[in-house]
Parts: sequence; structure tokens; C-alpha cells
Amino acid sequence: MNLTEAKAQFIQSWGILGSQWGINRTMAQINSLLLISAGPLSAEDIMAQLSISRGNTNMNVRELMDWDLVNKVIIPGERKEFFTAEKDIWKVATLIMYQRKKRELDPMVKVLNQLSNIDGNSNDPETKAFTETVGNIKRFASQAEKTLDTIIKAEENWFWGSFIKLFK
Amino acid sequence: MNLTEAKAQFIQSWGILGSQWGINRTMAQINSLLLISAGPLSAEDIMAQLSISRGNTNMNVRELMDWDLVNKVIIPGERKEFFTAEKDIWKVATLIMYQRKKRELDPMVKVLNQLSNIDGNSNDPETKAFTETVGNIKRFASQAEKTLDTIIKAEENWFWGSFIKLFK
DNA sequence: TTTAAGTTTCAATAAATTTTGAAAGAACAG
DNA sequence: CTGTTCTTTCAAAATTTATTGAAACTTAAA
Repeated sequence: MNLTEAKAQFIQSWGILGSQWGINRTMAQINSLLLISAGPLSAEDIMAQLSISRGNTNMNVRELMDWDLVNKVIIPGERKEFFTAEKDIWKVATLIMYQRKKRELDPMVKVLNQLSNIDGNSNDPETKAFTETVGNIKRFASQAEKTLDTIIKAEENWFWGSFIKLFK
Repeated sequence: MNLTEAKAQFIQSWGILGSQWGINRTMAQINSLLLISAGPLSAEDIMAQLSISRGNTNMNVRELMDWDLVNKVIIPGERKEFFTAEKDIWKVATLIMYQRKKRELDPMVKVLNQLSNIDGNSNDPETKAFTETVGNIKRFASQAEKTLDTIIKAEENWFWGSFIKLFK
């Protein structure tokens, strides 16, 4: 397999994985293209390599910048803007965890808290089942949140160095 | 807020969360409905409470059973089939992790392995960037996989008991 | 300024995904 | 068997989500 084929394969697979995880395919593909490119790319480069429109490129690059996964690069003497991806894969993973937690998990926790005190007879089995499940999920979520926060704040070396060993 | 409102709110929010994570809204809603119901429900019950069609109900219940998140229950004297959800939230979480790993992450790892040995000059910066990124992701994935496997195999008590303390 | 190169926006369109509902299939009681 | 109840399937329709491309906007060199 040559480089061109391998790149295409990688971008394709990464795009599919992204879309299964609620990240749109193009966003994942742009990210992966930048991840495997040696230097920064312009919007034109991205459009050409992925065969997508200018608008699509612009929107998804902006989204990636919102996630801090991609940065604008100014190249002296060039009029165009260029883009690079964060290549430290540990940083990529923690950025994604952080963003998704903030955007999706946190709102759910907020809802769960509101649902905690409902009116009603606590002898009613339906009420009991509800409050029990909500309570369990809340406890789970708050533990998971703590764990995630710690993982996100952890240093890469600490993670790979000692954390993993605990699970071996 | 009364029970009916709270239930509706919970189902709704859970559905949104699910769809942001690549699980279809109805599947998440059926699961949440069963999670907060005191006893098993029939297809009819699910249809009525979520206002969805018979076909949709059947398909998504089957999918949930594939994931082992929902089980069929036979009630003596009843002709209909009933369904319950796994209510142990730790088990729910590990089942989901396991299924998604198997269905989505594992195929990606397989692709990454195929991309490891590409033809070409290793002095070419493009080739270097590619192999380096793929290599890093592979290493990351294999560590993450180990961690996940261990978490999935871990006992609930062990997890909440000692694992969490490490991160406090 | 003016002009050209580059970027952003967004309504229209296309594509992908989900949902419906009716028909076919199973299972069971009488 | 036969009729009835319940379950499954799947093509068509509805809905949701992503993409295009042309016009508006920005920026900077001449």
C-alpha cells in the first residue's frame, strides 16, 4: 500500500468512527487530514484533498477551532490562512473529553438534579422506581465526572507512567 | 414537578444525550422508559407511552436486546411479551462500553494495523508525518483498550471502592 | 481609493437516517 | 385445523442532518 492509498484509508476510517460518535464525518476527516499532513494546509488544500465545498470546509474548520483541535497558522508572505491540528494524541483525547463533557454530560446532570425532588407519595412503586433510578444515575454521573476531571487534568507522563500499570 | 412531567423530562433528555453519542433517539428513549418503570412493559405500553409505531418499537427493542441492555420477560398467564431494562447503572455503562468498543473501536484498530507498513521513502516528510501519527494513535489505542478491558472486567465494588480513590 | 484575493454566511438542495404502517409470519387456544 | 392475538419485516414517507455554491463581507496590496 502506498502513501496516497494509506492516507485515504485513514481519513475514511476516521470519518466513519467520528460519525458513529456524534461528530460529523467531514469534521473528523478534516481533523484526520491535518493530523497526517507534514505541514499546515490552506482551505484550498483541504477542499481539494477531501473534495468538499468551500462552505463546508470553512464551517467545519471553525468548529474544530472551537474544540481547540485545530489552529490557524499565519505563514509570512502568504495571503491565505493555514491550519494545523494538535498532534499530541493524548491532548487530542483530553480536549475531546473535556468538550463533550461540557457540552453534553453537564446539561444532563443539570436535568437530573432538577428531577431529584418530585412531588408524590414515596410509597407508590412507580415513584420509588423513578427516584431510585434517577438517584443511581446521579451518583454514577458524579463519580464519573470526578474521574474524568482528574484524567483530563492529569499529565501525560503520569497517565502513561503510573496509571496504566494499575490495570495491567 | 409531578411524576408524569419528571418522567417525560427524563426520557426526553436521555434521548437527546443518546443521539449526541450515536445511539438513536428512540432506542435511548425506550431504554430510559424501562429504566424508570417499576415493572416490565409490553410493546403496547412502550408504543403508547412514547407515541411511536409498532415497527419502530420492535426494531429498537431488538437492538437493545442485542446490546444486552434489555431483556424479554415472560409473565405467566399473559400472551404478550414484556421487557425490562438492566437497572444496575454500572452494568449498563460497562455493557455500552463493551459493545461500542467491539463494534467501533476494534475495527479502527484493525485498519490502523494495516496502515502501519506502507511502502515509501522514510525520509520523505509526508511519509514520516503519516507513520508517526498512525503509530502514536496505535499506541494510544492499545493502551486505552487495555484500560477499558480492565474497567469492563472490574467488579463494581472494586471500582467504586479503590479505583476512584486514586484520583481524588 | 480601487481592486483582487480570501473568508464567511446561509438559503436551497442533497444525503442519510429514522419512522411508519400495512402485510406477512408465528404462536397459541379452542 | 381455524381463528385470534401478537410479533416481525421492510418499502415508502417523513424527518433530520450535512453540503453546496453563490452572494456578501473582509482584508490588504497597489
